[in-house]
Amino acid sequence: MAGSGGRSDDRPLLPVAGQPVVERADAARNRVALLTAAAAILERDGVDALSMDRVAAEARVGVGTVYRRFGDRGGLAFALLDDDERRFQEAFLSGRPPLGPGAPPQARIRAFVHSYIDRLESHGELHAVAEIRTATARFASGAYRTARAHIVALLHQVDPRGDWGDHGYLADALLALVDAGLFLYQRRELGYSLERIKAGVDVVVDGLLGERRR
Amino acid sequence: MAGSGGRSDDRPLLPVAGQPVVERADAARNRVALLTAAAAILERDGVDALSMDRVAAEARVGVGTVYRRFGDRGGLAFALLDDDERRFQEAFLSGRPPLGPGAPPQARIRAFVHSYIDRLESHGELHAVAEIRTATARFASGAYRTARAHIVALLHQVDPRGDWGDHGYLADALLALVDAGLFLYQRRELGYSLERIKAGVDVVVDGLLGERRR
DNA sequence: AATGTAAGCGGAGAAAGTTCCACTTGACCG
DNA sequence: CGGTCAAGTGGAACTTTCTCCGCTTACATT
Repeated sequence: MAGSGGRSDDRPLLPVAGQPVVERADAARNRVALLTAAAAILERDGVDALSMDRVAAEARVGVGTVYRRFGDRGGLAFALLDDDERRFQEAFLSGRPPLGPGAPPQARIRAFVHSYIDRLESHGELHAVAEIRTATARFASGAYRTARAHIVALLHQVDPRGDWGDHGYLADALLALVDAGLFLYQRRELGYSLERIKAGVDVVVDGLLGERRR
Repeated sequence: MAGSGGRSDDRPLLPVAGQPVVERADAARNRVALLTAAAAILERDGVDALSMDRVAAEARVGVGTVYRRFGDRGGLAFALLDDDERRFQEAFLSGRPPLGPGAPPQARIRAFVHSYIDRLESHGELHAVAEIRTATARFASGAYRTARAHIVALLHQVDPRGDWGDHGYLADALLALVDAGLFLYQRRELGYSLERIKAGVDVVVDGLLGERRR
């Protein structure tokens, strides 16, 4: 069996910048059709109606194709959030302050969390679908990793020596505040207003960033 | 139709203490059989194998019976955690300090979170199953409500005027640290030790409870 | 004991998620 | 232009969750 199962082609395992893997024409067509269909179902009948079968049928495509492209239901939800996610990443990585570079790190962190909450307000249910598949789905996503790395970097700027504690853990703690399930619960079950939630996160952020209490 | 659909018996809508709804013998037998079967499957083949069909088959009972008793898969997982949950509640409501009454509220909160993490260490996957059904399942559970009320009460003891912020929100923020998904991610994906996680929550608790930083 | 009745039961089946694999097709290369 | 073949496709089939409803049975009453 030695060597019989290895990859022998020269194509890179991951896409390489400047030399992107070409997407076949039929695949591209289907990608558009699927996203269009999914968005239509979502708008017409809500998240609960967003089933893989339905999307496949509406896009006139086999279910297998849906799974090949998105992996699972969470992946589909994620893809629908992709535009929004991209814009968000751009905003916090290179946009205008206070979210983007230029503002003090504390302010950027606060702006980050506030922005995230606004996103949950508009797409909370879709976030929930994207995150709920498996217990750790949320954390495994590229979006989570990027957000976490961003927070860690900001924490490092304010607290290079790590006196405030474990930056990785702190980032997880901050991001736990913007869990889609928690948000929906606070908003719907508890009836919290957006303002109340934002005020709450501010208190937590201030507490964690070592500022004096009022 | 007037009055034709009304309840006319004298039995209370909810169980009344001291006069419990009698459980039929067959129902009791099945309850035991189901929990035994579920525990056996869990031990033998792990959480993933814990399907409703399998439990029903192993207990020699129809699926309908499983659903009648537990509601859904999350409910079954929850029932399996019930013993542990009961012991935990007893410990923080009326057990020995620092978890139970007697210790200062800050210490009780810290003990609460540490204890919770120990529970996640032994039953994290089951917690995950119990919480993951729907986005807000975790928060809708009685266990969550009880834990939250407990934290809120402790916060009220240390900070009766609410100077530290919204106690309800703070309780949610603290409980977000012991989300089963987050725990499993930190433990397995990030490889954090129990000690590291506990040290992390301590920093957060200290920050939120207005203590001076070291 | 006989009887009434609601609680409980069982399992067929609907619905959704996911896998699998034989077949088709687009892109590239000579 | 024709051959090659991995990428892509479709949809049957399997799994699992959950619902539904006609039937059974434990328990209370008489």
